[in-house]
Amino acid sequence: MPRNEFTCDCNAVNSKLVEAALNAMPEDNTFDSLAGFYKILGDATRCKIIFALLQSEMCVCDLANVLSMSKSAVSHQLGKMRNSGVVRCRREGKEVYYSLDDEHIAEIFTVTAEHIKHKRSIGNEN
Amino acid sequence: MPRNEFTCDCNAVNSKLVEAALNAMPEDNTFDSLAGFYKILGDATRCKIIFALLQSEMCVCDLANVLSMSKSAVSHQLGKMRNSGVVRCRREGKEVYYSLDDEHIAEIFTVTAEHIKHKRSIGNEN
DNA sequence: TAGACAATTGAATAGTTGTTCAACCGAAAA
DNA sequence: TTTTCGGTTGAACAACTATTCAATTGTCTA
Repeated sequence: MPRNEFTCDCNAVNSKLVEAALNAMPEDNTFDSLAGFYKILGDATRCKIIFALLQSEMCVCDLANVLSMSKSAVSHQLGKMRNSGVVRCRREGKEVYYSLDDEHIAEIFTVTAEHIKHKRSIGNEN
Repeated sequence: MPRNEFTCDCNAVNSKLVEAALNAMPEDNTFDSLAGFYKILGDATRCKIIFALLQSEMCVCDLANVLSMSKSAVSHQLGKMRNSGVVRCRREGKEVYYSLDDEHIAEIFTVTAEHIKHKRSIGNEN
């Protein structure tokens, strides 16, 4: 007996639902952008950098001290964040100052932090 | 000549700023939770799952068909999302139905999608 | 009870990613 | 010009992660 017309290794249980979802799905590269953005935020080092920059613009050296990391490690991360449009930089003499590129970043970051805090306090209730 | 009192391999440029940032820094595990949450969203497959579940509850088989992936691959991802509190599931006979665990997920997800769309349209202006 | 099917799980593998190290670039000072 | 110092970059390595495959669990039905 033939399987259904879908591409998976099993029969769809609710094919109407599956078709509707398929029609609503954006293109793959939309999800790649979205996942790529979250991937940048998905690292504790980069989260710390964002938190620090939430307070004020800082040069690489300052950030390295705040994070207790080498300049090189911090610079590598800043490079990725720059390429993703999360931070912006400007040179002033020998120093390069970094800041958040977009106010949305701050909003998304703080909303999520609230969410996490909320989830945690639920987890601690029992 | 001794370096400054900080832990990095260089002199802090603005030590007042560094100290202030250090004092404001939450504990490491706060950043681990935050990064851990973003890490879950930082994968195109999981973003697609969230998008699909945004529309309606679905069983593993339906999701596999929507994503054109094996049930096993989808189930592995759902397992991680379950452990992170992003999705919830309920069994109904042979099927296991998944849905988003928390309305905040939907909010964070859609806000970010808007942000990405906005960033992109800026990028396309030139 | 045996068979069918949805779903889960562990091991294996290929691909990705974060940090280190060393070399290098750019701007300011000697 | 040469030195110094902040910052960047590429290669290498270790740690992690997503998918596949095979075996297993749980539920319904014949």
